Amino acid sequence: MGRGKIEIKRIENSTNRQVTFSKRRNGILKKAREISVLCDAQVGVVVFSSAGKLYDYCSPKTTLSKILERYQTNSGKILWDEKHKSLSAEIDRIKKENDSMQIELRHLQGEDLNSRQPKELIMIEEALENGLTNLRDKQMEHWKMLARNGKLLEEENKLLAFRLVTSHHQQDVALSGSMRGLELGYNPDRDFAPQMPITFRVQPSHPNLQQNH
Amino acid sequence: MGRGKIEIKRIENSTNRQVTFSKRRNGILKKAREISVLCDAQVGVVVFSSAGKLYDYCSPKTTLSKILERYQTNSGKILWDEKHKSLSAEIDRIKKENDSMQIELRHLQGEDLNSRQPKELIMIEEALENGLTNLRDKQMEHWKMLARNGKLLEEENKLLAFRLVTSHHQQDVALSGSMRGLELGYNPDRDFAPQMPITFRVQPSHPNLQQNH
DNA sequence: AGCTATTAATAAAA
DNA sequence: TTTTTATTAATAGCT
Repeated sequence: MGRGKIEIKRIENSTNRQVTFSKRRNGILKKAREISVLCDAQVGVVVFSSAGKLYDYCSPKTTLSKILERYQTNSGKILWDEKHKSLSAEIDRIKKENDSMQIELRHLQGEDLNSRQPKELIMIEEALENGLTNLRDKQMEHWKMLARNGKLLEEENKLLAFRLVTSHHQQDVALSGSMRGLELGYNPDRDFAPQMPITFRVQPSHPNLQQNH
Repeated sequence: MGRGKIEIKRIENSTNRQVTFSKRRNGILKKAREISVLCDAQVGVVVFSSAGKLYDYCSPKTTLSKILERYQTNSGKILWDEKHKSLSAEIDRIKKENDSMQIELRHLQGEDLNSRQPKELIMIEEALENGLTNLRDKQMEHWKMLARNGKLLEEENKLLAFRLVTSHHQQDVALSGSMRGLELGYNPDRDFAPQMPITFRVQPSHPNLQQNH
């Protein structure tokens, strides 16, 4: 269709190539428009010239997005761009992090341990004991601070109320544990001991740690 | 181009529409192929028939993915809005989950506790103690099982080796802790006690729980 | 960017 | 569907 037949191979003359591109590009976009109207088809066309200029067509009543989404469901091919790949990769990474934390937490709760090695159990136990040590140190600091501010009575009331509300749990264990250092004189700084609320002056009672029951 | 001129509007006769679709679809894909070869252009075409069947073309030496990525950079239009949003939302969700687990883990390590309420500290302490209880129960089960299988000597050797390798940590605390129940006769089932490795018959030594140092 | 001779696409029919 | 063929549409080479 032209003054002469042409071979379908790259047009070497840059001007001719540019002109032909322009004409044929219009042709394709027109054909796309026509088939979507005539045949009720959904068509998406994207064309880049060799110079990098962009032309596109998309059927009315839809969007390239929708067409491409349909393309993916239909063909099984994934068209995601780099951004999506990186988002997906990030999701995978975070999920893995998540899973391992989940496992760690469950281990620290003493669960899912059946397939663990004795060495691992020991390390978990150590972690728990360290945690308790650190926690109790923090609690001590807290009480010391409160004692200095003369606020122990207030706190005691709050905690008494809390114990009533949550009496279905063994709060006594926790409380006694938190204060065990005091009872045993662990902390050399005892100037606040006389102000220690009676609430916490209970007997240590963890069955695994003490034998008095 | 045909036996008669046609208007560009939907072909009502379904058979004709189907035939025309088939011919024009071939035409478009051929044109796409031709322009990409002749003019060195990058072309992507996606066509859905009204029946939902998919046909597509993509220039050689590239992929639809790449073309569409280029389309987005070039046009500024986002083709993956919906997926993009849902992926981002999922990332946010998982990150939050992640953060709260991170916090929980740090709490169980006795860290980041300065801004916590006394009640929270107590609940954390309780969680740690429960974890220890559960863990030690599991360990007891493990030892009992080993004792029944007469494998204690083997295990003891492994753990001795482990203690040597990791001697920079206070494994003694953990080991002693793990076996404290036995020492104190916590578990009434003692039929395995004679086989308990000497490795674990050490003195309880947690500084916060005992005052003998 | 227009023109037009010529080829290519395709509508209708088989 | 695909093929045939008459006809229209697209476009290559020129301006």
